[in-house]
Amino acid sequence: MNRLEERYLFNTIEQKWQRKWEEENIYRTVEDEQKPKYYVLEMFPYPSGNLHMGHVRNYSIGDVIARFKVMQGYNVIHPMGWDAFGLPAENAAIKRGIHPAKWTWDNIAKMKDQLKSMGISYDWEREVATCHPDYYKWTQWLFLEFYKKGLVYKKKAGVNWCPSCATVLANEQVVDGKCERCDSVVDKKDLEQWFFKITEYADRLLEDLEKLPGWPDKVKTMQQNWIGKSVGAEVTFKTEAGHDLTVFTTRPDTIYGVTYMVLAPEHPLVEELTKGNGEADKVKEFVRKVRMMSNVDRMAADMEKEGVFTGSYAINPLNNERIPIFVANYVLMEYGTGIVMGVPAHDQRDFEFARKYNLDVRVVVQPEGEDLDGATMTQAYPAEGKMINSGPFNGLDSNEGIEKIIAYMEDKGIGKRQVNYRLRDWLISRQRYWGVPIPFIYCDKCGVVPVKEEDLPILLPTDVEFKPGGESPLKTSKTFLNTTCPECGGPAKRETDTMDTFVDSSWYFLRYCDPQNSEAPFTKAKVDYWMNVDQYIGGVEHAILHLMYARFFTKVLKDMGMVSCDEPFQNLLTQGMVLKDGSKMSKSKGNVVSPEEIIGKYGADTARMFILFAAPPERDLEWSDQGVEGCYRFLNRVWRLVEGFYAKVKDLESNNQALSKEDKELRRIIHSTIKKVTEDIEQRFNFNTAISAIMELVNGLYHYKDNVSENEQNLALVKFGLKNLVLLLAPFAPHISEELWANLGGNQSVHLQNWPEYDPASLEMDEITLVVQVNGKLRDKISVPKGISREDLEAKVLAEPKISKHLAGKEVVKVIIVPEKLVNLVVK
RNA sequence: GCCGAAGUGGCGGAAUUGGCAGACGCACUGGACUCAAAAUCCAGUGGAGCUCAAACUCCGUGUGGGUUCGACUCCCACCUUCGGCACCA
Repeated sequence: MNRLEERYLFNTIEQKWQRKWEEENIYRTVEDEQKPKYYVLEMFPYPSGNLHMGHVRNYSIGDVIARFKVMQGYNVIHPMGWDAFGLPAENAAIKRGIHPAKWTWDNIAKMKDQLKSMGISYDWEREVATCHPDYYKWTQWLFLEFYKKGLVYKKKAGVNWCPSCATVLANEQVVDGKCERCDSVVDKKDLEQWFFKITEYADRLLEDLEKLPGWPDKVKTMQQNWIGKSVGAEVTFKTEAGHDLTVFTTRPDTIYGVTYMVLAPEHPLVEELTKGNGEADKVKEFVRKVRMMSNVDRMAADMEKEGVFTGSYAINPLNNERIPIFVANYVLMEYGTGIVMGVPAHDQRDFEFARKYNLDVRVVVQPEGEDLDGATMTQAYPAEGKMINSGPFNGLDSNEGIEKIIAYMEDKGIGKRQVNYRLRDWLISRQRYWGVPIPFIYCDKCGVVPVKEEDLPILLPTDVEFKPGGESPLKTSKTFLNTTCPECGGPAKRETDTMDTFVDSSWYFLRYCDPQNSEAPFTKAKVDYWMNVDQYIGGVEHAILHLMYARFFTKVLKDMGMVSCDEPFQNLLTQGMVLKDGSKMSKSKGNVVSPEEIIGKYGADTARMFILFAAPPERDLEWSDQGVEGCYRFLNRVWRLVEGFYAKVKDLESNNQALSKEDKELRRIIHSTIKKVTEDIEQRFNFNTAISAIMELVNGLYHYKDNVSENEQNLALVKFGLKNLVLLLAPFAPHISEELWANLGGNQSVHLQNWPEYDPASLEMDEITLVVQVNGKLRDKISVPKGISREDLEAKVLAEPKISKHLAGKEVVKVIIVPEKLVNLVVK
């Protein structure tokens, strides 16, 4: 090899090694029972056509972990693919007349190039794209399997409609009453839609969060809140006219305190209850008013509670009292039964409502040591206490009362134990083109019929029109729409709705295990070998949506016997955002830094180093052009260090002669860097401190170089230091490490080397620096031989002039010694 | 309103189990190299006081209290910022 160029030519180096890695296929993985497996996964991107810094951060983190685990001897699977269906492709079609398929595939090609320029260790043979028929065939197949299991159904429901996207949205996709994607205010519409019965798995989704100690608590709490489990009872009140009014309550112990009932304005019984009495018009007007309000206004926290009397009465099944029935804006049709029993004394909302409309406030749970009076209370008392005014249940502790009253009601057939969830079933149909067609057919004779398995995939047609704001483009395709019924063979029409793209991403991590299978979505053996994902990395914005849907899919597939794991992601790392000038990079703010530009100017290794060095992964990261320069400078510094030595050390073998003080110090730094970097990657994912340790090693090597002569023994130690430096740097800056490794004489890729191990004996120092404190204040630092006795140490400390001057005229009452760390003298 | 996270130099951040606050980097300052600059290398760099200088002393991790020989770290109260949920009966 000739060495004409001493400068760090990142561009040449990076391209050279990327080509070589690809030619030699070094990141290809196959199942291997001899090695422990490790599955590293980064959330796959939507192919927008442009890599942004968030991607760079996500994939840099994943790549460090993947490369590190490979060097540690794991059989690592590290795949990448494309979450390729979705609305932007359709919008591009409308705006620019490009077909969504072409737009998407072009973007994939572009982004794949950008990803490759980062030098990430992906096994590209496992690449999947959710918009490819080979993939969505199996999404359709799974949909039909879910249908067979009774987990898919169609119903008319009040759903969220985004007028701008011209499609329905799942509950989870509505944020503050607005469309998550485009920020338009979402309407309510009554439409026939397809649902997944995710509520059937609510309990398991909740309970199994306990099986995920490797997830951030934040994410688990968010899922917990979203599922929103409440334990209580369902109680049926009868109206005087004989209608059943069933309510859900978490506080059956307060049932003697019910002084009114409330229905949601949308409740179908409202009309019945007002029929023929004098309140009908007033109620109608009220309901109209409430329904006119936008979702956003109705969800505002400070909205005044309002209601009207229906003119009807109900009977409390426990004490047979006659109580008025209201309609009010604070009761939601979507939760529970849409009817609430009003207990003003023990529920703050009911209290506010009762005071406004002069309804009775009756205390039935008395806190200890207090004597609440319904007439004078200024707020509800929602906590526990002793039951009063509750007939046979008087005197019971309210918690006990809950159980007793439920038992009583179950006995009398007026109520039962009931669990309620905030979680709704997952609405998955979308009135859009660029998604997976829902494999169902409408036949006048046979009804709604599933497509036969052998007819999959139902391909997206190409003869469609894209018009702004129109209905589903699929309806414009003649070839698609008309078909024959799989049951009777008669003429029939296809379903034109497509699936929510979150369906696609709910199983892609399984497909990676067996990406080319044409017989099934995957084989169990392969999935069982690779799953679970050992480390999943992505943005916290997916805390609820994607992560819960993927958990749901995994559980269903387990019940179907298709996989063995019941949780897909063992460990989850939620990375922070990349900020510029304190806010998220966005086109509208004009603060976007393009990865392509940075890689072009400094190289991928520098970009990766900076993004890993600037902050620990979970935290938001402030972009700094000067910080990037610093990392570039550091890589140059490494380059010059190794280049300055490699010719001299290349053929040296390390030897073990007597070491000088400087030698021992350098050796100690080398080993402690190995220890620190290993632990920082493995235990904490604190890549920033790992990199700073590597920087210290480089500083240590420069320092050594300046202070010793270049004899063979010293050079051998330098070589040892350089080799370890390059090995430790390899997961972070893979290209420069590969080049330097080759220059140091390595004839196989640095990324296939064993991760270095440190020698604990080399970390030991003969002399230890101890901190000496007087009354907890730092007064001196002393150097003592290792293993000094307590007595000798105390004597030495007391003899130090800096110490003794603080002891003058005082008495030492206590000496605290933390071995090998500190001495603290307590004086009076 | 409820739940959660965070608050440390001029800046990004470090301090892993209650034991040297400010590692590492950026920025800045001085020096070396150079005709000069860039690059590079070396050194300094929390604040205040004192000093020719060194040494030394005091203050200092959002605020106020507490526990402890010792607190960025633990406890209590509060302030600010960010994120999630928000009539969920």
